[in-house]
Amino acid sequence: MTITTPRKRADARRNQEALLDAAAAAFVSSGVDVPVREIAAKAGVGVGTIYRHFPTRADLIVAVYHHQIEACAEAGPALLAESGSPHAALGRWIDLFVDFLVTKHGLAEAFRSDSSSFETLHAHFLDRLVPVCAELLDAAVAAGEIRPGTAALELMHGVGNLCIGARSETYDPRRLVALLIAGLRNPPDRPAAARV
Amino acid sequence: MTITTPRKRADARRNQEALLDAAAAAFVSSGVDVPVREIAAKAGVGVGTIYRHFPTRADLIVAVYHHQIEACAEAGPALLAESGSPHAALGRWIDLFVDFLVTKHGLAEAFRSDSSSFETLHAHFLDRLVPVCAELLDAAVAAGEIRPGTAALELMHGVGNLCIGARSETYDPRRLVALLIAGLRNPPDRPAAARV
DNA sequence: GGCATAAACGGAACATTGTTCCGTATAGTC
DNA sequence: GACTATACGGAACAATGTTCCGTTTATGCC
Repeated sequence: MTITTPRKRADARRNQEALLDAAAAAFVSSGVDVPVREIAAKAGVGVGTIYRHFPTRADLIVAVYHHQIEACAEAGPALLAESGSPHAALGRWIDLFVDFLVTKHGLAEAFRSDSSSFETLHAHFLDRLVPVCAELLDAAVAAGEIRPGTAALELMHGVGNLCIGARSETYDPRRLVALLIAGLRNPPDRPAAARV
Repeated sequence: MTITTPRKRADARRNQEALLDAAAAAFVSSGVDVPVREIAAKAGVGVGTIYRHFPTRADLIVAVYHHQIEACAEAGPALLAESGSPHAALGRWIDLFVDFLVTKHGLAEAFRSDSSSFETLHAHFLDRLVPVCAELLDAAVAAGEIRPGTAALELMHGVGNLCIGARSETYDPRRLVALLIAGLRNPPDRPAAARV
């Protein structure tokens, strides 16, 4: 990102920073659905400025959580290397993903949304996380721990959906996610060389 | 529930009928999130009339799908009686529930919503369907087919969540729901401690 | 420093949708 | 036919996303 020819104006860069900070704070206090006006006010800019820097809400979300998404993506291979079994690594990685989703009000809802405003979010998750999930799935299949035939995208879609509505005292997605992962396991009647 | 003393005015009953018909049609063509004005226009009434008859959107949804919800509830005991095993009955009943949800655009989304407007929907599902699910779960636990510890409400919440975003060509909740149900199984030859 | 210009800004204005409210119309009754 | 409780209609208000354009300003050049 060198400072080449088309350098942005200083105020533009300053406002973009302010917007990211304001959005991060607003997301924490009011969820990722926080009204645009509120973010603009917190950042001390007009709404037009938000739309100029981040054409869709998804762009803003992706920018705010970029680091955390990267960290999650990079944790995949690490877990695979250090965990006893691919299936255990998959389970732990999914836990990371679930933690990421449930600690951000409304992110799971946004992730599943098929509204066009969230295309960027979908695309980014697809680019960074689905391949990681696929790697873990493949390893577990190769080790004979789980049955083949489940696509990474499908699994992540399901996990994302299960995380919707977390935060309500009466619903903890982690148990259900664990059931889902357990459901992947090879049935014991099938002779498989896998023994944990 | 007969038409006793406080009989409603004829035009009121007529409008309620018209609203139910219009809403049913609108739900099919535009999902249960269809704008209120659209339903009112289709029924040939003003929006005020909708709110008078159905204070919240959930009331309208419940009224429109009342028969189907009843049918689903009544199918539970029947399946339990005729199926080979409680777990099979549970699986088939969940399939019915999934079918019900995915054939109504947006119903799964509404079901999971914790917005106060949907309290009636929640309440009705809780009253009619959760006990049925609990009965099936208990029977399967008693038969030793699944592990105990999963609440009916939790399971239905999860299944409902998995059904969000169906209709998109690329996502079929049935496979994931099947995984979830499979995850409940209590493998007879594997001690519970082997779980990850 | 002063100036020209392209870049960026701000927020009014418009669009969509839910919800309320009250003046008006009318079904049922005597 | 008149009276009244009931019901109706739709204007009006509120919340929110999105666009648009007149105004401001940072930057490069003299």
